[in-house]
Amino acid sequence: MFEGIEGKYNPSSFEKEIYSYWLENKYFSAEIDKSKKPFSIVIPPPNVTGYLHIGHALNNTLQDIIVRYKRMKGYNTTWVPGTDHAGIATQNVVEKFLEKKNMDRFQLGREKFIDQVWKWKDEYGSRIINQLKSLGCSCDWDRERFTFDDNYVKAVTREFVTLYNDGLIYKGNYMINWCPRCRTAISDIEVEHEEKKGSLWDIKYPLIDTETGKPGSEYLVVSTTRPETMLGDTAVAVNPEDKRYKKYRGRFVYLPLMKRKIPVIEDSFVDMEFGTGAVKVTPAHDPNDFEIGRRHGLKEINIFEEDAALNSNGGKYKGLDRYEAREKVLKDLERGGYLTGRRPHVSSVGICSRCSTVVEPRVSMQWFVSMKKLAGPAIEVVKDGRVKIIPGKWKKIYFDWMENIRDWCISRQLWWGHRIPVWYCSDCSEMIVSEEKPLKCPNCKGSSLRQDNDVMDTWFSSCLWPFAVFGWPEETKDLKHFFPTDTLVTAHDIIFFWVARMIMMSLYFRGDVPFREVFINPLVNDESGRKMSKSRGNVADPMDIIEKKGADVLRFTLASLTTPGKNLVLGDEKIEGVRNFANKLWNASKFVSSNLDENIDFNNTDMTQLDLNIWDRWIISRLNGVIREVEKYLGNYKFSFASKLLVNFFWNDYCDWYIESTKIRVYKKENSINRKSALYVLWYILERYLRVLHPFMPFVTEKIWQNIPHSGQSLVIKDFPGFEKENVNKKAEDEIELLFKVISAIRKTRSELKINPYKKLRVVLETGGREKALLEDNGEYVCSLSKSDKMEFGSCSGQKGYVKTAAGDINIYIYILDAIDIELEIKRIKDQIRKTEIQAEKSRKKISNADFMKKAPAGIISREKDKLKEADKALETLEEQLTRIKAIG
RNA sequence: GGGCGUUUAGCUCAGCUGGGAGAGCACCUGCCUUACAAGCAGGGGGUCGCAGGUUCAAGCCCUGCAACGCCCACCA
Repeated sequence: MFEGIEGKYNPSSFEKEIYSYWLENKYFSAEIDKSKKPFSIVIPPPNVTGYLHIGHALNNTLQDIIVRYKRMKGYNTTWVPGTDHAGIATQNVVEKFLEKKNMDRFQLGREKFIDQVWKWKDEYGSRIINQLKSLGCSCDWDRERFTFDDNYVKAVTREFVTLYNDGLIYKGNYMINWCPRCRTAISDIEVEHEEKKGSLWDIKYPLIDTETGKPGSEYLVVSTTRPETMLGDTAVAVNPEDKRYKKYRGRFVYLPLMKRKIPVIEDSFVDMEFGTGAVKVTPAHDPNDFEIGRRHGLKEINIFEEDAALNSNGGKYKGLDRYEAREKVLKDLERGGYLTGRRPHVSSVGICSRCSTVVEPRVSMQWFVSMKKLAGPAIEVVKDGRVKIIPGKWKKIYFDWMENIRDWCISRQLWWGHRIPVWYCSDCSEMIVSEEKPLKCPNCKGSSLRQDNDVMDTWFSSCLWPFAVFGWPEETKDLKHFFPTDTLVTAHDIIFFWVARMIMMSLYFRGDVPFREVFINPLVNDESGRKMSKSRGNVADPMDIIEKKGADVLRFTLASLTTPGKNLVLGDEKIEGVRNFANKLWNASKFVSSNLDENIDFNNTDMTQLDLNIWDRWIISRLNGVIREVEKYLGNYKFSFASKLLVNFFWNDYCDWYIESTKIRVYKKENSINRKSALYVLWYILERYLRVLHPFMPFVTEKIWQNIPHSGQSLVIKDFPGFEKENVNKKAEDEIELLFKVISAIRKTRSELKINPYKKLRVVLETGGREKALLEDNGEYVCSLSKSDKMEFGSCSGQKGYVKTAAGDINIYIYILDAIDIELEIKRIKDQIRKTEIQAEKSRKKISNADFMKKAPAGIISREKDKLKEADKALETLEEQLTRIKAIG
């Protein structure tokens, strides 16, 4: 299974096998271990009917990175996975399926329909779970939960009954949002608002003549965007301060079409400035009118059926759909001379977040949770930091919502969901709220009991997730050990739906926070910065990316784009870039593993017995620094910074410099301590780097790691390398930096002069002291990396055929007479002079500024002086060179 | 109507408590060098949205404006 790092990086050839290996060995399953610190995360449960979209891919990648990291750090780690029964969403999916067979749920009946949904769940419920596995998620599959498991039903029932008994759940006839397509009530936050262009119509309501009792010549004009609702009007309201209408106090108007007498009432809600200052009042179909209606004891006339067709209260319009009725009503009003005006008008209409149907406000009997009391403590724990929300900007949004929270309508007229645990006695209408199904009525002892037909909002069950998954309401060992959880990773669109409610319920039922940190992951946008959505057709399919490029590539791409607080833009080039990186990792590993000497016992080699050179000490020090930084960035959710660091270290430091430098030692086919040291460090860095990278790219790291010398069964359970003080080597880092500068200067000059890359040139360095010693020691490396023939020391100032460049204080002379284009060289020097002059001028200006010299800190001033000195010196040599090169030409 | 965010190279973005404008991609030049052309070496490119202000010094702080995006809100 683990054989061979060969050819190109081809993830599809090993990812599946590796995941199976992990599963077989149960590396993800946490047994409670009290000797270790627990670390737990609960997955935001995807809909059981769902499939993995790019948002899930991001969300779960980030969780997996955290979880894998913590597991390697030695925490007793569990990531509890599961799915949500997702009431409306799932019911809709199954209803659509039935539709295709020309059926609907009513034909099937409640029980058969629910059977059908379970069947659906059995068939498709594992889809998203398998997709999470393809992504590499290290979930604790033995703890997988479903929000409709028997145990979970107990939890939700306990929740309802407790809140009811504590007076926090009540039943009442109130205005709710009704989706005519889903045929259920939905909560306020399940309604989305969309600006729609429509019309504002003016309608004449004649006043009833007090003498004749019949419509007279006087009239009021009301404006409306929804003329059909007039059929349910029960009043016309004016502002009590409005002088224009004082005279109509106590009078009645004639409701056209319905031929009904309705009162003129006064209510300060009415805005005198808007329209005519007179408002039609439809208490059963408008939230404001509902309030007015209740204040004035108006009749609430419901004119709609459940599907928003007119009912018998709609008179002759009965049976028409609401929009057909609108047209008909307008026509009839016009014919009767009641329609006096029409203006274009933009208003925001509510649409069902599940099916995009325009919702209909409606008065109906529903169950509500009283939120104020629950919200208070939930605000506190975020204020005092017991729950940290990251990035912090979401806190404000959380507070705004929580402080203005409104009661939550939790009953749904659906069939798929947790049934409300309430029974009604058919004999005496007693209402029984109970966790267990009652056998007889406690009041009249009758046994004819009927359960409430409604089910509960899905979110009413999922807000128990962080403790229900561990077995609540039982006091299980898991619950005691793993709750509260540590981190929640989720998207901002469910802060209200889910995060806030989990905090409230957790505080209420457990007296503790559900999690200590919430990381709000970014949204995934497409290349043009637009939200990805199915309707726009701009969604990237993660499964497609996994198949074509590999899960590691998808994961790393997403992580590398995750900057807190910003949306993430996913494009093909980004994926390509990461694929290239994976390939680089593959190839470098191929190089290392194919050169490793079988006679070396890598796992038991004492580094102090080796002959480490400055390159070795440098790369060890660098890796050490990278580990520290990566851990820091993982701690504050800066995934993009961590990713960037990991790529840069590996590609630039390890591949471009370290591996290249070791080739001198590695290719010498001799059995020296020198070579052994190089091989050992090559391995040492790679092996540890793989561990650090593993949380990000679990598959390819495991694949490679298994193919190089290692100890242990799997990277999943290998320890994460820690920062080691003794490996910090500032001196080596500084010295290597100097070598880089020299090598780069030579390379640059060669490249600018278009010198053939194979042409080896003689190089003379002018320097002294420690620098000279360093360069001398590394002459072989500098020559090899800069394609120099020979490195000497001294000065060639004024000598013919040399071009001069510099690296810091070191003057570099390169003999180019037989390999050069003089014109190019002159141009190069002139460009250099121009740039340096600009720099020098900048510094000179600052230094000659008296204020600067007086007020700027000493460090800044001396740095500025140094800069000027350097620039002047550079100019001097450049000028000198220019004259010399001109002389050659 | 209220609130939030964004504006830096052709594109996507990074720039920590003010003190030398950065990366990746794209582009240009030269290289199929025995891990890698999915690569190597090198290079060009910016009025830091606009206008003021504070400061010796502003991409960063303050004020105003503009454009784009998002969220919230019961105005018929």
